[in-house]
Amino acid sequence: MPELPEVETVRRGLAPAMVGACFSKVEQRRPDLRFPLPERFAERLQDRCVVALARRAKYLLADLDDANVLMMHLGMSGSFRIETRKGARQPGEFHHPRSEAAVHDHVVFDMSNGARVIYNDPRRFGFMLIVPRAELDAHPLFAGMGVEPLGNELDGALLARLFAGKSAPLKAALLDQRLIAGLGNIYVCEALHRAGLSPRRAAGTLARRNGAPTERAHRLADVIPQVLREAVEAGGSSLRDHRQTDGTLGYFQHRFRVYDREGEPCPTPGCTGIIRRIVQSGRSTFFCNVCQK
DNA sequence: AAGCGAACCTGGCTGC
DNA sequence: TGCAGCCAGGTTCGCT
Repeated sequence: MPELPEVETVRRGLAPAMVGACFSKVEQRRPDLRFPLPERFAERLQDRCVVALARRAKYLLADLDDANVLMMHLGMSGSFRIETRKGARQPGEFHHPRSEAAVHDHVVFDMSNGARVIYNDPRRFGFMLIVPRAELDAHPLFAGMGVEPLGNELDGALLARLFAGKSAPLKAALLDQRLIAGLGNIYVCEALHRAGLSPRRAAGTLARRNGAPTERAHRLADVIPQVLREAVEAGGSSLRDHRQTDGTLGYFQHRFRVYDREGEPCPTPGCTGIIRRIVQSGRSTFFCNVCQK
């Protein structure tokens, strides 16, 4: 489910409920998600306070006041929602349909400020770990992680270097978290369409030519942060699971140009193409084979 | 060694 | 209505 914009939306939603607050009660309702939860998970969080809530790629990182970090990944179907413990549901309050899926509420954080933060994950591809702050960068999940696509490092020259010599399709290279960390299936499709590049093109064709990064590499480096920022502003994309932490839907899905739009006319001005769906390394790719070359 | 398909797990939708 | 089959926003493993 969640790619970088959805995780960033969740981070922004959780911050007011968690940053500066402490865990007054932690309830772990099953032993494992994708991995077993850490030993003595609830006990280790009890009375700890959240100093900051950050995001790296698709990870949420809660800095704790004991020099540990609570790492959280939402997998495909993970989501957080916030409920207020004090007082009953207000008359006329928005009804959250997902509260009926409470069977998949796996972790519940009761915070010292009265907020209840609930982690729900039907498919359980998400996970939570507790890692000493000092060991975070060397952690197996973080060592070798690629560049942050909203950071300053991403430009045409870097893309040219990352993709040099790669025969894999551009689609696969962009999904490779060891190169760029945070893109997923939706935003890769959207970025490639905006850049006018075919998902089937070999990644290596964006490498340097005659000593200079290609025009294509520059175009791609320009549109990646552009599409991600627009999606964050829209609260992410809500297809099935993703909602903001207050239950409202993201709305970037209405701005998709190609994702899940098989058979529709290509939105590129003047283009006569029809959006096609193909499968690349087991995942759906949506693109226009007229204007994406 | 890189690159690809399968696996992990559940639910929702489609079509017979 | 029922049920089989396919698909899903991520990541890792194992095979070639």
